[in-house]
This record gives sequence, structure tokens and C-alpha cells, in this order.
Amino acid sequence: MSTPLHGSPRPYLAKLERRQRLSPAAAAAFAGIPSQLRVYEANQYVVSEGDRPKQCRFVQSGLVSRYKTLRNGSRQIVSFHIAGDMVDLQSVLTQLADDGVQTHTRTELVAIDHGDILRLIEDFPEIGRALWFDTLVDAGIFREWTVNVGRRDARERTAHLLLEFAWRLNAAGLMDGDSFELPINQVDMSDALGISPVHLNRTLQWLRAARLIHTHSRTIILQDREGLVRLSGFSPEYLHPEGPRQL
Amino acid sequence: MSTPLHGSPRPYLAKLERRQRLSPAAAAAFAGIPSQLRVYEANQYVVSEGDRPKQCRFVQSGLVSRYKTLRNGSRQIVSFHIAGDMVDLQSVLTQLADDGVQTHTRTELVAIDHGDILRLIEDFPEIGRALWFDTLVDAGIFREWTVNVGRRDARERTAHLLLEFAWRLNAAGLMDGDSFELPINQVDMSDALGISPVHLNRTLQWLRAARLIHTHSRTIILQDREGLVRLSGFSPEYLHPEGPRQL
DNA sequence: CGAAGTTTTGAGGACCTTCAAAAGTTGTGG
DNA sequence: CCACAACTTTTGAAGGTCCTCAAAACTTCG
Repeated sequence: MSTPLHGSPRPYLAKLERRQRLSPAAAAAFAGIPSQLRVYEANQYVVSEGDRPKQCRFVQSGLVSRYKTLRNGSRQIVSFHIAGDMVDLQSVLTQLADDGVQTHTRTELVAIDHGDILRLIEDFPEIGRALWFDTLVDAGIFREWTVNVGRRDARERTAHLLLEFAWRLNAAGLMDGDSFELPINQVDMSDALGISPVHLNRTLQWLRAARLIHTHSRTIILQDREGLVRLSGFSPEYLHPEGPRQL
Repeated sequence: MSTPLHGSPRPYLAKLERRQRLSPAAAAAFAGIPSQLRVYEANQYVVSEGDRPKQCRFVQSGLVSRYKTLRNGSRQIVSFHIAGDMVDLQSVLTQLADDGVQTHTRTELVAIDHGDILRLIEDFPEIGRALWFDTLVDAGIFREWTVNVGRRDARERTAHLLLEFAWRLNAAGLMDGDSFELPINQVDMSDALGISPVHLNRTLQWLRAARLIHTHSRTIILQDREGLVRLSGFSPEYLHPEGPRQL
């Protein structure tokens, strides 16, 4: 971890503004909020389960996950966060972190003090609504993940996760046609899917053999989107692309 | 479904006030919000996936769940809501319901217009924070459910669900010592746990044989809480009993 | 070029599923 | 208050998906 540098909340602000118009005053106040940039290497722990963080962070570049550890040492990743995503907005109000946060590749995180966020909401209710909506979308993703691990078999759930990544990366302008970078190893990916690494490996081989995906290094190419959608039942409503209700 | 009767937001308000003090003005405004009581029989559908509800509802008495249906007909229940819980607070801002809501027993629901909630938040930012915190607790439960179906075997996850029920019912003052009513059949419960009804039945038999629980009709008696906690790894931090950060 | 990390393979077994039917329980109307 | 229908729980049996363990092959990086 390097020393904190001057950060900028703009990438996250941009994401909020893609969803709903903010007044110039609110946007300016948000853009002026104090923030620090920190760069993490791959596989570093940013927040640990049980911490009481004083800041929340969003991803400027890279990939992080939130995870929970069980006593037997097994682990479940409960969410991924790509560039522009707020990682632990919840910590603004909840005092205890019930999950941990780690990086999967070299990642730039921008940290903002809880107090500054709360003051911003106080001054600009529209920002409060935008942040609330952001947590509602997160909650929708959590629900879909419960469905994924609860009711889809390994092939379906792997295909579903890849399509979710593609959809979110595309919304963030990070897709390159049908291909995207997924800088995560199979052990971590299996922790997100609730299966064993060995079985994930065989599942990926099956997806490749079925010509649904193509991979080289850590690039995923969606060779047959139609087929992936048919296999997984992916449908993006749960990501709420329509944005929040307007007043 | 009967004709709507005059309702009262007090049970939900009471839940919010157990977590954080509200100013008398805010509490009074909340208590005065228009609301309608509706009574549903068991196994009725309240909201369907894809609906665009104009109201949100909380449970006055009874039990409801939120679920998602897959194309092959299988189903995952993603949450349960007991008396005092807001069921679909998220619909205040999200336009499209990405899951359905159904009852499991005779249930009284109190409906409140989205517009009235939004106005209340506008007038009383402290209520906005209380509602945001409520959705954050919900999101914490969703994450734990992902862990439950992703990384715990059938015995562990069944024990975990029962302890979560016990903990939440106790917080709502609905526990009777070590026993509580769970008005839900094994088919629906298996949809919440991501296992087959047959396997849930055998799992429950195992829990009874291990003298961890005792059941008669739809009453659950936690015969050995210690043992259930040891088996499931249940720990209530994810329910955020500490309440929201105070300003 | 060696070391560490990651992916792949093999084999055996555990957990959980499906299907089908029986047994038990609850609710309703005559 | 009994009889019957509908629903729910339980049982049995066979089979599939996924797991664990262990080692080999491959890749990445200093």
C-alpha cells in the first residue's frame, strides 16, 4: 500500500449521473468532496471482517471483491466491484463491517470519509436518494446471486456470472466488443460461484467446448452470447438499468 | 383479498425507533402517513416479478417471502419478512420489481404510497437515514444468504435459517422462550435453502435425531441452541443489532 | 532459469437430486 | 361429527452433480 495521494470522486459521480440528473450545485459539491487515492497490489486485504471503517471507497481502476469467511476456512465472495463502483457505501451507516474487501489485481481505490458523505446528503437530499438507489441496486445483485448459487447448476451459474460482468463492464464503458478482462484466478472465481476450483475448471472447459466462450490468459470472449443467455437465463432487470424513479 | 381498511404505520415505526431515536416531529409525521390494511390468505401472491408497484408494504402480522422464478420452473426464495418488516421498501426508488412477494400464512399487510414516503423523507432527513439503514440491513441478510446457499451444507444452512428466524422474531418480541411459529411448509422452506424438499425433510429428521430441534405441527423448538450455533456458525453481526451510526 | 502461482487431470466417494408412492394431517361440507 | 379431498410429510431406491485429495503440466515473473 502506498501513501495516500489526492483523489477525485468523479468516476463514481459519473456513474450516479448516468442514472439520474443531479443539480449543478449538488454535482459540484460532490466533485469537491475530499478524497484520497490509494493503490493496492493484487490479492491485498482492504477491509477485514469485523473492522469499523471510517471511510468508504470506490474503485478507480481494477477489481475488488467482498467476501465472508467461514470457520472451516471456506469462503464465499458475495460481490465484485469494477471501476466506478462504490465498494462499501453501507459502512456510512453500519458501524461494523460484516464482510471483508480484497483486491484481485492492481487496484486504485478512492477513499471518502463517512462524515463528508453524511454532510453532503444533509445538504443535498438528491444525493441521498442517488446513494440509496445505489445500495438498492447492490441489494438486487445480492438477491440474484442467492438465486445463482441456490438454484442454478455450475454451468448455468458460471455463464450467468460472466454475463453479469459483461453487462456491468459495458455499462461502465469497459467492454471491448465481446471481450473483457477478468483479472481473477479460478480459485477466487469458484469462491464467488459456490463451487470447488476443480469443478469450475471443468465447467469452463465445458463452456469452451460448447463454443460459448473463448479465453486466453485472463481475457474472456463471449463467443455465443445468445447461447450463454439461453443457458443461464440471464436477464438484466435486476441491475435496474432504468434508473431510479424521477420525482 | 379483502377491501382495504384503514391501516397504521406504527409497527414499522416501532421497529425503526428500536434502532435509533427519532425526533417527536418526525415520529408524529410518520405515524400520520396514510396507509391501508389488507388481509391476505396463505399462499397468495402480493406482487409479481415485473410489476411496477405504486406502494410499498410492511407486515403487520403473518409471514411473507420474496422469490425469484427461473424458466425451468424452479424457484428461489430470497428473503422472509415477519411482523414489523418492510417487504419492498426498495420499490420506493426502483421502478421494476425484480422479485415477487407471496404470503405463507394468513397475513395482514399495510400499504403506503411511494409518494408519501418520498415526501416524508424530504421533510425529515432523519427518516431517510432510518429507511436507508433498513435497506442496508436487508442487504446484509441477502449477503449472508448467499453464503448460506453457497458454502454451507444442508444441515448447516437449515440450522442457520432457523437461528436467523429465532433471532429476528426475538428482536420483534415474537419468541416464546425457545420456541416459535414457523408457518411455512417444507416445499417453500426448501426453496429458501436451495435444496430439494426431500432432502430438507431428511435434514430436519437429522436435526431432530441430533436433539438440536424439536417440532410439533409448525412450531419449532430450539432444543440445543449452542449445538445449532456450533453446527451452523451463526453469528448475528450481519443483522446489525448495534443499529446505525449516530450523528 | 528457477520459484511461485495457476490450471488441468484422474479417481473415488459424498451429498444431494429425482421420481414415485405411501402415510399422515388439515380443512370442509354434508 | 364424520368422510372425503387436498395438502403435506415421509420413505425408498437409483443416479448425477459436485467434492476432495493428490499430483502433473503449464504460466508468469523476478
